[in-house]
Amino acid sequence: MKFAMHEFAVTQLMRTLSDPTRRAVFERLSREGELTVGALTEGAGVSQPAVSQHLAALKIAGLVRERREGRRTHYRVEPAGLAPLIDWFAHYSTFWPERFDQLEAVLKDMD
Amino acid sequence: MKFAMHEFAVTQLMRTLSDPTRRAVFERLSREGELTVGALTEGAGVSQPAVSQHLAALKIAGLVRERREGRRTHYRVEPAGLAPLIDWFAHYSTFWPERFDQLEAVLKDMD
DNA sequence: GAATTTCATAAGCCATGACTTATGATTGAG
DNA sequence: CTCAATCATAAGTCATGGCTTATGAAATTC
Repeated sequence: MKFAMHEFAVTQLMRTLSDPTRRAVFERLSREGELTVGALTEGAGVSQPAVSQHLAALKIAGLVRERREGRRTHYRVEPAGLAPLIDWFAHYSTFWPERFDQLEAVLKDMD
Repeated sequence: MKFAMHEFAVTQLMRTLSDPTRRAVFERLSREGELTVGALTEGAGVSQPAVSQHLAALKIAGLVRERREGRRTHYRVEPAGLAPLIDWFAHYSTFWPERFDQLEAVLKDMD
């Protein structure tokens, strides 16, 4: 079924986003837009290689894209990368509709 | 901020659900309702202690509840356990509204 | 009450992953 | 051309986690 098709993707996304440091990098890219590795390293609490490794993991998971510019590499979020996780949640919404009222309210506020 | 309050919960939930075997147990409880450890062990592909350990992890994460009945333990899903993850996604919906159209459509179909 | 069923916990093994320092490759500056 | 800046990769260390088998605890059966 369609659910099984995304199984590996869901596992990979959950796993990638489960690390707090890596998720913080992802969240910062979400809030601040495109950033260089150096900018991301500041305030990350870990070394530059660690940040590069986290960015590589995020890239493999399809959550970020890179743009080389001279000797700098700019990273930005790839919103479509979250799609399998959204599908996963949507699937559960059919089981427990009441639990999604809150999210539904948020979504409707956007309209 | 409210986001930081749930940070640990999000990490724990992502981590708990990132293991395919454990997530399969959770999904099966979602589909089939309350099940005993023995029933969950069948078809899990791992030993009974492994299943018990996964259930303990799910319980700590707040994703399942147990009900002792004689020598059997029945487990069922705790839907509220997913709330921090839903909040996390709702937060991102403000950044990328277009990516939540699909989920929103699913939710509206329920009405 | 002895044996069996059902589940949880303990102990140990092994793979994975997150971090470090060291180094290389490429680009920009002086 | 030389040096500095920027990032990625390599190698190694250490902790964590998921699995196993072994065992214990509690409840039912005979």
